[in-house]
Amino acid sequence: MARSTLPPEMLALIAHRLRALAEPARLGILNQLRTGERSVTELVEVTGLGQANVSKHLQILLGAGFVRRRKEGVHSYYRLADHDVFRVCDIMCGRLEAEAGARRKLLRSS
Amino acid sequence: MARSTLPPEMLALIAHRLRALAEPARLGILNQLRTGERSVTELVEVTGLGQANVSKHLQILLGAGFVRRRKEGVHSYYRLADHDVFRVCDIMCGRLEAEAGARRKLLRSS
DNA sequence: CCATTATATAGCTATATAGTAATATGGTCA
DNA sequence: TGACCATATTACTATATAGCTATATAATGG
Repeated sequence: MARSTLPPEMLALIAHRLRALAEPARLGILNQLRTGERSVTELVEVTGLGQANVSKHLQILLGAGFVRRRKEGVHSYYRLADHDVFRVCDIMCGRLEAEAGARRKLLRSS
Repeated sequence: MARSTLPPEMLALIAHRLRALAEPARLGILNQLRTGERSVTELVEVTGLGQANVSKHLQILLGAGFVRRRKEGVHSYYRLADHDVFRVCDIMCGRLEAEAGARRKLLRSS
């Protein structure tokens, strides 16, 4: 899986996918989906975002393949496509903890 | 390491870090640093980007903690802080391959 | 000191996009 | 059919930022 080098087109694709994740509102939506599928209205209620805004974020996440949609009558239920998102979040959280640790160490030694 | 839930402040921090990665030019710079440290001029040559542009990207990567800097005389040498970036890229590459596979499958069955 | 080179920053323009209000689309039920 | 709901889309504004040019900062050699 590990690549020695990444061609420009691949970098562009990766960047495009990451861009879909690099938004607090979208991460919040994905975080809500962690416990199961939700309708748009439910996501509006639980996130406090506007309906149009949630819908737009969901289209972006859908386009980037991070969520899947199931239509049932008048409702659209969204669910996580997989858990890659949280693997990425865990890596970032690890970074944040490392940074916090480094800061503590710096403070103690000063 | 896995979290059951992520508080809003953490989501904002994660999004901010991801944003630093979600740019083809910056991924390209990081990709170049994969084989070792490089000066700004070297990065300008190898990426084909403008000097001011490279410098700005490097400040962003430095601020987000993805690279470290070593100053020697009139030069600034940048190197990767760690390899988390490529773990993230690998996850995204895996997604891209899965998507390509799904597309192929779809085409074949149609 | 001055010229030169390397890096960083400031100011600018063009583009992308988050958020909102209004509207469109489409299903459901009386 | 027509009223009502959930969702999607459009049009707009405000903000962020990639990339550029010009300039500032800083080290080094003459």
